[in-house]
Amino acid sequence: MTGNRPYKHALDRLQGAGLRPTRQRLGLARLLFEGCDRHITAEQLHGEALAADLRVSLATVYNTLNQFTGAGLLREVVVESGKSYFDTNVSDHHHFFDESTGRLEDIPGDHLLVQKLPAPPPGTRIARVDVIVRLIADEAAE
Amino acid sequence: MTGNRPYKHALDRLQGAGLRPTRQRLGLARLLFEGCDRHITAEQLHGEALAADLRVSLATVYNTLNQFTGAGLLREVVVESGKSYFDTNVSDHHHFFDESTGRLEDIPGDHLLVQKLPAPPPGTRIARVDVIVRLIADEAAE
DNA sequence: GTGATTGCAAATCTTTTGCACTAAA
DNA sequence: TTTAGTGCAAAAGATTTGCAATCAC
Repeated sequence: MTGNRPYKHALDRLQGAGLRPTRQRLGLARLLFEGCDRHITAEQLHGEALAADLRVSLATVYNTLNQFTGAGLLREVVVESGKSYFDTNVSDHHHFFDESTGRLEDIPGDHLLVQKLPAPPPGTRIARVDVIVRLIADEAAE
Repeated sequence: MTGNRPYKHALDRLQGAGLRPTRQRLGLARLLFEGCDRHITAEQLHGEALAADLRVSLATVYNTLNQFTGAGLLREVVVESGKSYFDTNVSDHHHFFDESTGRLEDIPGDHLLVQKLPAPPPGTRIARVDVIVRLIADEAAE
């Protein structure tokens, strides 16, 4: 659990984003960007940080997630009012959201196609298209 | 501002949904379902109710919106964490969301096509597909 | 050193809840 | 009556903010 290869990786990301590499930011970056892509809430990340002996306050976790998102290192996914998920995968893709479990899962960008998109209203342009495929438990057959 | 034709309309909707037609529910239903489709927050609807001389508490507005949503009279649209919009249009359609103004606008169901939808994970089925086309102000040219 | 960052606790904001009161059937 | 619905104020979550202490450069 205590530091090795990917340390550099996290450091690079922070520096590339112009964020001063503090102990807290480095630790959180390592939790977020080591391993595979993930969807995480502030509360969850805070729990992981504490479990990994990284002393960091919940407020700092929130601030850091927002800074990372602003820097393009993370993407915020809104599926339920009153709760934010942060996605370490910032490439073009969409999501399954299981309403019964609260689980969020990626749909690769090329596995879903949005067509016939209407022109944006005057004075605006499209920033992003978010597709949420909402799932519910499949009770028995059909 | 004081009652005429669409009164019946609101009453029918409530009775059809098995909701007792109280003064507050009738008043809110009229504000919601008279006129064209709309996207509204609890806070906004409460403001409209007060402006229309309908004495109703914010708590009741929240409860009523949730009951209406449960009954299929409304649909909840989540675009920003920590704020819920309710859509009086419950037919199949999607949304533009202007991030600078917070404005939500319908995209008719047949003006946007989602294709190549992957199969839902085992044990689940698709409840709904939500597409949010996020807009930002178009600054000058290209 | 100096300004950016952090921690803490308090503040904010939206939404829900408990309970006595009121109104619909 | 009898039960569902309402209002109020308090509670509950999630997130943010103010400010003194701390850390990176």
